[in-house]
Amino acid sequence: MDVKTADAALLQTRYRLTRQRSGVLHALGDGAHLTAEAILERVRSEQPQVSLGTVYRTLEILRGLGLVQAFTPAGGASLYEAALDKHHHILCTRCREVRNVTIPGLATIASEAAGRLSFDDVDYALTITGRCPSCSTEERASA
Amino acid sequence: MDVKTADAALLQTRYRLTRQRSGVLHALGDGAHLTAEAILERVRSEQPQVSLGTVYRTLEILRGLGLVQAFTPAGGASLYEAALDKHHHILCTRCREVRNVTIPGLATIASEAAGRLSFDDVDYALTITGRCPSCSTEERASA
DNA sequence: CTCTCTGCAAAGCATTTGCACATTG
DNA sequence: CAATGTGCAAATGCTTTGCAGAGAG
Repeated sequence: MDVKTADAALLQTRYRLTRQRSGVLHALGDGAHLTAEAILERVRSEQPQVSLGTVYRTLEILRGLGLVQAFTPAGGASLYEAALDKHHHILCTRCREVRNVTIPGLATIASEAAGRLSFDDVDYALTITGRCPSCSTEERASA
Repeated sequence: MDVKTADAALLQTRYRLTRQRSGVLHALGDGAHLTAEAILERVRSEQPQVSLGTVYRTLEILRGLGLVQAFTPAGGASLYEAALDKHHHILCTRCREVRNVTIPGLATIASEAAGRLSFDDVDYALTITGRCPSCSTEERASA
């Protein structure tokens, strides 16, 4: 879903399409994983008066509508991204960069596990951690 | 690993085995998933003067030694448990109870995915969310 | 006896919220 | 115009930390 479609999606709801909300959607338009603070910076480059509170309130609404996905790495601020396909995250523990990974077959595994315990209405999130190729290289060089 | 073994493991390190650290290990001895605050309560039933700061400092050390595992559910305080086998978590989004799940085959899937991106030193955590059986029942009853 | 640990309280950081004014539909 | 949204700043909740005295080895 691109930004224009997302703007339109917002209009279909009880929520108003404001300059600020559109700004948040645009900030996430390139697929980046951003903290609320980083989103604020992007939005402020166009609309200098926007507040962090508004960014958080907006992200919460967009998450409820399924337009945004949130992901909280251990020991850090939450990262937000546009909700495109279902995917998972791999986080470098050294540089903290996050990349997306798609894992076919995980849906089946997770719902089987949930089924064994009779859970309903199931969702799941896999986070992989490790050293990314460039951090591995740098580390070996300095060791 | 039981508590006595864990006490011993701590002695093998540069860390001192204090009453407080032993208390935290005991608090986790029954396999519960506890917040730092809940651990403090348990420890205080034996040692009323222990502080929350000490609990956090101790948990961090124990985590570094691999004696404790931490898990942070979306929008809540971190939960700590004794590190036994490798397992994952299923969280009821209504009552917030956490249960353990073991998922054979996940290790393979995760390391394949990480390998495709050339990540080293890989770990992974799967969190499943949903409605537990009793919450499902209650919800249907009240609907 | 030395070095590490602890309690306390203050600070830190991400996130949420109350309120009066501004804006949307 | 009525209802919703916004900026601001204070409040919140979890976690971390500086310091001076206590305790482990």
